[in-house]
Amino acid sequence: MEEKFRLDNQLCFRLYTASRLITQAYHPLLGEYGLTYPQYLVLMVLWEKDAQPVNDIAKRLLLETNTVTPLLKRMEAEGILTRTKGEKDARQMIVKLTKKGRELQNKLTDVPEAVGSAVLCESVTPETVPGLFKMLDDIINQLKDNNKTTD
Amino acid sequence: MEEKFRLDNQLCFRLYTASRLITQAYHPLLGEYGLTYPQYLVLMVLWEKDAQPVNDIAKRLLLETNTVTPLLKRMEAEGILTRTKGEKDARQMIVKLTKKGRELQNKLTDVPEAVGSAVLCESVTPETVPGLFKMLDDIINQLKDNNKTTD
DNA sequence: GTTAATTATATCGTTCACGATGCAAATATA
DNA sequence: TATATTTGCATCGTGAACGATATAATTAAC
Repeated sequence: MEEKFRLDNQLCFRLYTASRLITQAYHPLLGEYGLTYPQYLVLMVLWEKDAQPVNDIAKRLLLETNTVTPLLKRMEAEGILTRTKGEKDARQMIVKLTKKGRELQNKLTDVPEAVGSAVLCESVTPETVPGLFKMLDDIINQLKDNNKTTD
Repeated sequence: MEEKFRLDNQLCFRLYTASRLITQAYHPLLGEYGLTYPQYLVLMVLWEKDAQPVNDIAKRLLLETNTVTPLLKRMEAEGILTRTKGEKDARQMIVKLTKKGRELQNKLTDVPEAVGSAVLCESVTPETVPGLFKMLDDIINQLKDNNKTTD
């Protein structure tokens, strides 16, 4: 009874579990360099474009600044990046990679490939991934707007 | 440069974000009854089959007991469930719904529908959802085994 | 039937997420 | 140019996740 409450019918539980398990797959690879998965995400944002204010990083990751700020402080303590007050706008904190932060890109060069191949399976192949990306992107865009206007 | 590190090419970031955003969509609906999303998951497990040991609940959710135990204690404190020592095996803690816990199912009856329709979009429809489920299930099964054997 | 290994749960410490709130700098308005 | 509003970031508290470790009960090995 109550088919709609069955765990096996829940999209969210699948996303939640798949997300956790992939993050776990990253763990041994990143842990070697003292990184967590969210920290790895910050690195990817800064490798794409260095010297960004906290807000831009948070927006890119669809996170709140109160999540990102402590994360950045820990990374600063590790010597991966610096946080300096913006010059034209003193409210901003400009986040910049250190040499160590930039060099991590070379050290982690095998990570995307390793995790990518760990995920490949019967229904998830180079041919089907674009379709999966499209569905996840649609869900994300749908909820991104929705969660703001609804509550 | 370094296309492989681009955030837009990452499956994990999409899963992580989609998971977070759907959980956020649940938040106002569950918050009305003082529930979090992981607590809602526990309820679904127990609605399916009441009176389970901690371990069975954890296994069903693919979580560790050190995550589930504090979660259950909070729910016990809320009067949603009880935790009693197993009779045949004194190591087990049998988790049982209270009247309040069972009644929550009626109160939350509109939640699955509400979240379901919030997620529907161009590429995610009743026709495409089974395919999405299949891909996520395959990923989960792949990693479930992998994460155990690899590290 | 002791001792050793295993199992079920709990405790601890660290790192997210995130709502709520605070504060200072910048911008808009009067 | 005062005052009000908005913006960017930080702080605080709570609830997960999860690795590491501990403890007690059960089972296996001898």
